[in-house]
Amino acid sequence: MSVGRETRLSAWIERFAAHFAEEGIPLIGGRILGYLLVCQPTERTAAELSQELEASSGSISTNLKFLVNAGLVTKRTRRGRQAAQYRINEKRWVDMIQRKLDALVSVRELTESGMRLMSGDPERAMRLRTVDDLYTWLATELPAVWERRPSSSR
Amino acid sequence: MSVGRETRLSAWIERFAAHFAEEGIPLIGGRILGYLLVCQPTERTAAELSQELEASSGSISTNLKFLVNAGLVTKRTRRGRQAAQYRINEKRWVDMIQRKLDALVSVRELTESGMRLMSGDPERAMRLRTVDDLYTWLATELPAVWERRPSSSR
DNA sequence: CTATGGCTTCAGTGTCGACCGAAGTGTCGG
DNA sequence: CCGACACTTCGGTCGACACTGAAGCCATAG
Repeated sequence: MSVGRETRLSAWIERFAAHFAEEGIPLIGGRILGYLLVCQPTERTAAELSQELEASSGSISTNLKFLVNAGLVTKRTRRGRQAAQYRINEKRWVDMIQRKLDALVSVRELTESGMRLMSGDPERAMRLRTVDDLYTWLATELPAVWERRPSSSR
Repeated sequence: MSVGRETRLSAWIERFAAHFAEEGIPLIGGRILGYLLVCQPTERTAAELSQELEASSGSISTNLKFLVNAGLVTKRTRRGRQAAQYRINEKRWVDMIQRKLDALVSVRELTESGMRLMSGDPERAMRLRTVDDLYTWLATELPAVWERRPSSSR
């Protein structure tokens, strides 16, 4: 008795959501992302997501708002009293990754200001200096990598 | 009336801890890291940290255990009933950053298995493919950057 | 063996955030 | 103006986790 593709996709969505949950994204938000990445057709209404993912309308609403705001999901409204359609905006995924890398590099501002507080005491600054050097290196390398990205046209 | 260096360092430690708190490191753990990066002398006992950071002995113990386990802090024991000394292990900071980058890249395993589930339906796989391509690129570029790191001898 | 001191463990407390579902808001057709 | 529908907002609940402080554990000195 083999397992259907849709069943395996459900399991995949769940793993997908679990991964992002560890990074602080609400479970339901991660499920929406995973689902919208693979569903057919590509667009869904909030009500459909609520039923498909077995989440309350409130949770769907809150998370969709968050994802639309982050740019990862696009809302398409239609004339009449029709429900809005939501679809993944996979082109913006790169922005999310950039934000993560920026957050990593931003520690450098902290280490720099710490180094300034230490000026005049090189001995004491040694430990911080090791860390500061590391972040300084990251801050010069990572943006350079980003430039080399295929179609970094935006 | 100017502010003393130690006072400003306290404020810096607090900002330092606040930054890592956003990344999921307990506030007290972040304070320990910041403090051990700049304190003079460089080594402290658990009791001293408890007093200096105004945290309970239990919290200090739990967080030191976590930090020692992560490799960021080194425990030095001494003969006699003397308290153990803790100091920052700034050389291991690079490991922490590597772990972060690895976590970022590891999403690729998810997108890959998702792509496999989609094989035979290129149309439907298009959205996931965009994301998968991005992580595949990251997975090839980031380790290469890491190799170029000054004294990546480890 | 006993007392001392230092760290660890653990039960209890408080806070925070995700989630639910019902009530509310807004919009459109009739 | 009213009814229907879709989404949003909000109070309430639940679980997770950081933190505390006291009790427990272990090693050492005497």
